[in-house]
Amino acid sequence: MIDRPHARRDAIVLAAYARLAEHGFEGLRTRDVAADAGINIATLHYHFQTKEAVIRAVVAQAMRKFAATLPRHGTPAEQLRGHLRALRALLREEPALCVVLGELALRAARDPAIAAIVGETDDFWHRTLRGLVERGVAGGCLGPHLDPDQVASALMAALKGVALPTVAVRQPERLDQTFDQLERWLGLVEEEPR
Amino acid sequence: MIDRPHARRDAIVLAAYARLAEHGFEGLRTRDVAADAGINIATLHYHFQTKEAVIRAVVAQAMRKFAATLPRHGTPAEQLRGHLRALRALLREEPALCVVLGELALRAARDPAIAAIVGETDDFWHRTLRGLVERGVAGGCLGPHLDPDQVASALMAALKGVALPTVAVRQPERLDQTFDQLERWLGLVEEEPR
Amino acid sequence: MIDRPHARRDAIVLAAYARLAEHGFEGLRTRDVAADAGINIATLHYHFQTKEAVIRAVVAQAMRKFAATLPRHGTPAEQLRGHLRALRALLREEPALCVVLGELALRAARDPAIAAIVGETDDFWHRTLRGLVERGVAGGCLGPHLDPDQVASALMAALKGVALPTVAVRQPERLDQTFDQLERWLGLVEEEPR
Amino acid sequence: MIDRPHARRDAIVLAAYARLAEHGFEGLRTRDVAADAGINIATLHYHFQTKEAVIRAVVAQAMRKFAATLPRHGTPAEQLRGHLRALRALLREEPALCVVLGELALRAARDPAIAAIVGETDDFWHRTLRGLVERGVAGGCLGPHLDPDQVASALMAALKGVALPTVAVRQPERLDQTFDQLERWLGLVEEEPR
DNA sequence: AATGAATGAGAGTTCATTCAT
DNA sequence: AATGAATGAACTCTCATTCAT
Repeated sequence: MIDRPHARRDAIVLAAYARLAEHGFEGLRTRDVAADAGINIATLHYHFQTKEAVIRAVVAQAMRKFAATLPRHGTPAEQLRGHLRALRALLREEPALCVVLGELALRAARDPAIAAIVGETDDFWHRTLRGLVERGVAGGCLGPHLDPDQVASALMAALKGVALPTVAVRQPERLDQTFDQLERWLGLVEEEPR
Repeated sequence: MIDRPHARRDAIVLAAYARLAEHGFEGLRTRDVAADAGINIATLHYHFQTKEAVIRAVVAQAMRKFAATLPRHGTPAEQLRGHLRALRALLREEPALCVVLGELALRAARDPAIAAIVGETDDFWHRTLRGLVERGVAGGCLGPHLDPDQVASALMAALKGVALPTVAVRQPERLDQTFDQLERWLGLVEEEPR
Repeated sequence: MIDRPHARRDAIVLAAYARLAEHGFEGLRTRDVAADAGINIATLHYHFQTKEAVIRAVVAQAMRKFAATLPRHGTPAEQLRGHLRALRALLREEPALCVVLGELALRAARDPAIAAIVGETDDFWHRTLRGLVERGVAGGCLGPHLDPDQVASALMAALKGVALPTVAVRQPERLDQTFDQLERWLGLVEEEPR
Repeated sequence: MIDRPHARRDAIVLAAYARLAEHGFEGLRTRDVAADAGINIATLHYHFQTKEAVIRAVVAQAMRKFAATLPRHGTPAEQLRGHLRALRALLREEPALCVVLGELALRAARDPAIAAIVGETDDFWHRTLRGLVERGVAGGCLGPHLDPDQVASALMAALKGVALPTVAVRQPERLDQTFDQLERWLGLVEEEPR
């Protein structure tokens, strides 16, 4: 890796992300993060003033990864389908993200700084989904009778729930079952007679 | 309070439950629990050998509260509806439970002892829901075309997701939206033309 | 065991003696002593006001066991021989006493109360040995050229040293070698040409 | 004090050695050691991971001090005499060592790690003494009729016994009497008519 | 005579943070 | 830009002792 200006910072954030995924906030130690990043604990504090600062950087990183699953073009149905598929793949390929997002969801309840960041992403996600459903229903590519707000909320709930490590990491078959059922409920797959 | 045999133990568990809800495992301190219970830290260790033992008692308590929402009689549709209503009420009235269940879901990923307890409840929940859907479809009181396994998984995911404190505690309107949408998807409400 | 007035006290002292032998003062816990004696910790404190009081009783017990090896009649040589044989047998049969005496010797350096008790027995031992050597030399049954004070001191040193658990418990062959050599040096065995 | 690389470590070991001598394992507190060394308790744990690690360093130190009394050249009689004189001087000048060695002898009975270290030194000591006696008898500079194994064992026992703090620290006159008698028994002094 | 429950003081250890170099 | 050394505060857990019953 060439020496980019922020190589050290990135290494720290990466290590903290991995540590957070493996041990949770409860077991997140700056010393371990520094060791994983191959630096001294004092060096970590040279790049980040406090542990909280490291955490904020990790949060930003996690939000970025999640946001990448939100598609930007195509018909509403295509976008919804694309989003679900990207998310399903992400959860399967990067279980660490499941843990980190779960930890953040819980910490947001106690930490306004994190609540702000997570809340913003959450709201954007909700608006996006609602918009897609609205336009999907209007355009006829989604079934009628769908209340966009309710669908967006229920969809987000299901996606958050399936991302919990108890499900995503320990019971991958339920991950698929959930995603399949969500696509069916949304009318994204042609219903075959069974 | 009259002197029941386990009054002290119960007080400790109650205090630990509240502390866990408010500060997470990350901020759970035996001294604070003892203080909240109005006792000395040594007294806490007289009743519970270790912090882990306290936690186990809290887990049992949380599982009991959740299990109480599983209904035991009625038609499948009635049981499903009853379960959802009981859960919706519980989450609204006891936000602490949301946090505790979330913490447990995350800790289960790292702590086999908790994973075992949580996993057992989880499996029982899944079997129960799947059974209800099966019988509901067979009896005609639920729409056809429902794969019991998929529905159970998706339903559980949505319920877990909606219980996350970011949703249940901070956005109660989405809690209702989600529950309404779930009832609609399950065909538990008569679809009115809109 | 019939209910003698001090049965409980004796059981406590016995348990404390065994615990002291096995774990030293460092690992002597009143709770364990009480448990071994089959009673509650509070009951122990009913019979002995403090831990120190228990220890004093153990010390007395140990001193009594040691003093029983000092013979009371016979010629000086017989008494010396008898003392050495009794002590050799005691150390071999009751390794616990080795540890307890060693612990007391060390604690005496810090604890005046124990120093007083141990010192008294020590001085009595020294006077006894010195007297035996004096009379033995005078009576001709011990070799001449022996300074009673020096012999008594050297003899006690050797006996204390051989009683240390590192020797008595872990290297029983050196115990015999030492006792044999001491008898030879004192002229208590006929020197055979070798 | 100039800043040698291990100055802090040495200061800690020194303080622990002194504390152990004064209060025994029973009263050895890391906080006191740190205070005596003029550092924070956390600093102690920066240099030594655990209390046990500090103890190991103290043991090594004590063994080194003792081993320095074993002479390396001269006739067997000279070496024996030299060893006894060096030991006599050491015990008189450094009473702390008496206590520490006594504590170690007792702890060895319970702690395999210490037993290994102490046992090794002990065996080396025994082999050395036995060799000296063997060669002394063969060369005629020690009296005949001496069984090297027995003499070595008895000598070690006497030296250990005389080093016990009850003797060495509280009754220095008996220390001299013992050493004088040992030299006489070994035939290291010319027997004068008395 | 005996005990379950309680406690103050203190044990070893850990952690985020700081500072001189 | 980096680090070895240091620290205050806090952690879980232990222990001899007490007290109401």
